[in-house]
Amino acid sequence: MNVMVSVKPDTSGLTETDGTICWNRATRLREKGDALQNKSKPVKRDSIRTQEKILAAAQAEFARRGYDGARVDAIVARAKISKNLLYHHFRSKEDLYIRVLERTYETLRRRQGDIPLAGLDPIEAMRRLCESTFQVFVEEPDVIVMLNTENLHRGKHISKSPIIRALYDRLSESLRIILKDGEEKGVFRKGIDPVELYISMSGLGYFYLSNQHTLSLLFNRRLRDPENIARRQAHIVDMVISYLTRIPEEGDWTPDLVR
Amino acid sequence: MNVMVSVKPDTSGLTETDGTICWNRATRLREKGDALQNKSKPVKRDSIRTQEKILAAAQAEFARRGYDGARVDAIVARAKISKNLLYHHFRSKEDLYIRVLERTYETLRRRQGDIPLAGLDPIEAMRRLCESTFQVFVEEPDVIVMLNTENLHRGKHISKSPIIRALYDRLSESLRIILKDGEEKGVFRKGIDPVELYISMSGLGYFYLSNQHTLSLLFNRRLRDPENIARRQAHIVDMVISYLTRIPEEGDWTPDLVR
DNA sequence: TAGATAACTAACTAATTAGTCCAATAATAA
DNA sequence: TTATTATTGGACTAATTAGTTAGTTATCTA
Repeated sequence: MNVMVSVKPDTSGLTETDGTICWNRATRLREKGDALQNKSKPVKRDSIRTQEKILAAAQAEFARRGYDGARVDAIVARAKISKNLLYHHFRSKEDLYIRVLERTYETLRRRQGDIPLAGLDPIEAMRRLCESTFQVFVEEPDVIVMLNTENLHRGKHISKSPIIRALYDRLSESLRIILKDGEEKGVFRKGIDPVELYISMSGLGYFYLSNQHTLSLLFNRRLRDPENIARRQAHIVDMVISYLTRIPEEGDWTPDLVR
Repeated sequence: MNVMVSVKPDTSGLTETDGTICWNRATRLREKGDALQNKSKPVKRDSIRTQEKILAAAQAEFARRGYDGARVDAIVARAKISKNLLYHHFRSKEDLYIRVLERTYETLRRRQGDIPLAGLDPIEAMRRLCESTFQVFVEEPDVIVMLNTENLHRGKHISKSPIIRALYDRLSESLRIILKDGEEKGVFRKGIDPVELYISMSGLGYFYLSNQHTLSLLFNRRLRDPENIARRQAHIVDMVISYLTRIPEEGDWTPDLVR
């Protein structure tokens, strides 16, 4: 006869974010009561806004703990809605995760596609492309964890989604134009593989940020500090432009494609 | 001695609430003992080998699914031992994870520290360092997932461990020597930050591999294929050497440290 | 060689977690 | 007005999971 009576509400996942945990039930009920009495605050129904609230909460949770570490109850608490409502709008945790992942790629596409580069000389254009690629990762840290999580799961979810391809199409177009322009003007070397270049441009900043915690410990340097972020950005530009403007000669050190 | 001998964990007839419960354990185990005696199958006991078996199984599981996705039962199954034996040797899942993480850093240290570079000219030495840095990630893919997992948890575990610092000490020594040598011989530019350089050298390969699933989809290119791995390695060397050998001049494009 | 100790097993427990059922209320659109 | 949809709440379940208990056997040492 040991019937479990657990009255304690689960606040795990919320405790560290901010101090507004105690908001939940009591406050909500009180507000509901007030609304009934005063009619001053009619509870608006807006399924789209609610879904956005849920998606934002889910993104925060998935980006914080990864797919397996994320808790549906924590998402519900973050969004300040009832659990049923979440399942009213989304089929499952996995469904919700996929929606967040698609959102992530949309963010990436939007931010990487909106770079005005027309009319710039090739070096300046490439500099801007490098800087903005890095800035996207700096300003949207959730993107990195979402991509890491998806790669941990070996691209299982994203392979079903058509969104992903559109991302590269726009970016590769920019890249191709700049490379061709630079090549024709004789400032860039020939035969650059745009895929390798894109991966390098991204990887130089991505690794710095995605591994910032272990690297900060290893080097005893606070990699997130603004001056270090700025230094990193300059370094990335330096490296990429050095690569592009280096024109290998016969008998040079340049490695063979396959050794 | 005519009691049924069931080797599989049977659910039949055991949970019944009548008097036949006491059938089970003693009898079964006694019979097992008899069988062992008769067939003279001595089960060898070797705690160190067992612990290594557990650690190897745990590494495989953690590297496959991350900390939160990993299941203790799966580790037990991989190691082909009983669950309690795991807890006999390790305090908890987290304890086991930390041990695996330390092992990961030991692997990294061993492999990155054992590169013979003495007597080489600076460019050749740096080329070898780049190649071997990349090769470590190629050949030890578990390392990448372990580092990603640890960064997802914001370096919580590794910050307690002293192993990590020793890793960089040896590597940074190699790096410093080569850079100084190259600078004196006039083949490398001056004022290179070894930390930035190390992060770049690693990041160029790390991102390529850690995000290989999403990138492979994005570019429709099988990044794990040997020819692509070789191409990537050449590209990394090319980029790093281009950076090192580029000597910026006055009024050059080189970006300011802080813009 | 006795018996202590450490290596080992099967079965169990307590807690957690994704997801559901049922019953209700309130806003909104037809 | 009526039907629909958004929303809450609470209790519930079925499965899973980290960790434990109670027991057995090999090995080492006094």
